[in-house]
Amino acid sequence: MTDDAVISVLIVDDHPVVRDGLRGMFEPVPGFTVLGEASNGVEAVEKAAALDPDVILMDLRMPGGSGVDAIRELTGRGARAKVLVLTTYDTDSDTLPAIEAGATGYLLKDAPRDELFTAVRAAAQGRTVLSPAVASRLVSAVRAPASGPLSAREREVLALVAKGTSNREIARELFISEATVKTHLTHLYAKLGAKDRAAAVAVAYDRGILG
Amino acid sequence: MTDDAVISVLIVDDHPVVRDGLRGMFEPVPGFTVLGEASNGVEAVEKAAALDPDVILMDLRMPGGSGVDAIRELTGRGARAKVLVLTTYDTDSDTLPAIEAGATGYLLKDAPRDELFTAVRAAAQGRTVLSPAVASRLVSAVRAPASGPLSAREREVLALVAKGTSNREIARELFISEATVKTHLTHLYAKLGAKDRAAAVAVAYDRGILG
DNA sequence: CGCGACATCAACCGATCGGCTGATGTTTCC
DNA sequence: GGAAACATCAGCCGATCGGTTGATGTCGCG
Repeated sequence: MTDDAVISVLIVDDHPVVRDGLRGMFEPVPGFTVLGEASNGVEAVEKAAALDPDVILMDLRMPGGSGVDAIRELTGRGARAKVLVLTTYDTDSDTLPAIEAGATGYLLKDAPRDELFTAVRAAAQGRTVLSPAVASRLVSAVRAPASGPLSAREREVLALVAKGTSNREIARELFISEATVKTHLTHLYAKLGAKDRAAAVAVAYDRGILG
Repeated sequence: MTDDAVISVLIVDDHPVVRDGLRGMFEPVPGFTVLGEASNGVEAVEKAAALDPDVILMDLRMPGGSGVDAIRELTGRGARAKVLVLTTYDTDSDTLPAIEAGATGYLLKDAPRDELFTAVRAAAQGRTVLSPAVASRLVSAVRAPASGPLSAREREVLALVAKGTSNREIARELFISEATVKTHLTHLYAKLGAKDRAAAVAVAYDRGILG
């Protein structure tokens, strides 16, 4: 952005209620202008090109063009706009992908108004803003290399998980204790970046570890 | 088998303890002969061809050649032997596949000795023997066509499950109650033949519903 | 117009999971 | 000879899941 005191904003969310709420929140405040709204990722990319906003407030999960894809598209074509992800839950599994895709910040919708304003100003200047929960997740993601191949034992456990086997059954199947099974699971969750066994199975399929 | 009073048996299990236990159980009883043992599916197929037993007592989960594959192989090549699956848990997710593959019976290892003897004699005559738990699962599997395409809503829920989303989050994401999410899940578990969300994700990937 | 498939919701319950902290022993590799 | 990765185990806890039963409303097909 330039030295302009006014920061132009594009609102992207599939819920009209949320869009209205955000618009109502920013419109009356000096220093902000709402250029427009979009209800999905595809529309977001179009409007961003047409309106050239300073900051894009973006929800992630939307029907018809996910937010992460939109971010990737925008940064890919070297858009000037900074993307500030505004999501409902910190547990959202798209957190890291969104940041990897090029989001400048990541906030929860229940953040106080002032925090939102501050965040948008910070984003407009290219500074990163993260909600505490997201920040802590990031550091742990860095602390643990996250990726890395699964060990043989972990793959065994995962294969059984994919068959709907309970931890107790896996334990007996592999002649180890349930505690050990849980340890293996915790480790492979970290390695796969998965939150639970279902997500772990999905990631494993995506990466060709299973199936 | 013929009119011989003696029924020849092949024992297949990866646990030496179990093999010994079964051998010790059948050897001393008039009317049974233990022809040999195998510790995995591949070996089972080889020994079955070499020894030509009347009945094969087979565990399902084994390292190096699963029991189900072995059964499929045996029936595929028109083997004379009847396969009686002997597994530890009734919750074993391979139950139906094993029976589909051609197993003559399905028993739990904690079955009383006499029940085991009876089952082997029955299997030798080609009669089906199922443990109560397995039997009841079968009827429910028949009662519900099991298969069938997922509804659009069910696919939506499943996709979120694959991302590690909790039921509560899915509920808010889709603007429905948690109860409804659980209902959808219960339905799609039945349709996919999965026991839990992890297994459902795996089946979905296998069938190309996800990924 | 009834039947079946689908979507929605409720309340309850036991079983299971996942997180946490901390520990021990082995192997492997530099 | 120590660091690093791996495998093993324990106990505690709150959160979540899955099963069950039952109910309501909608839609389309014959």
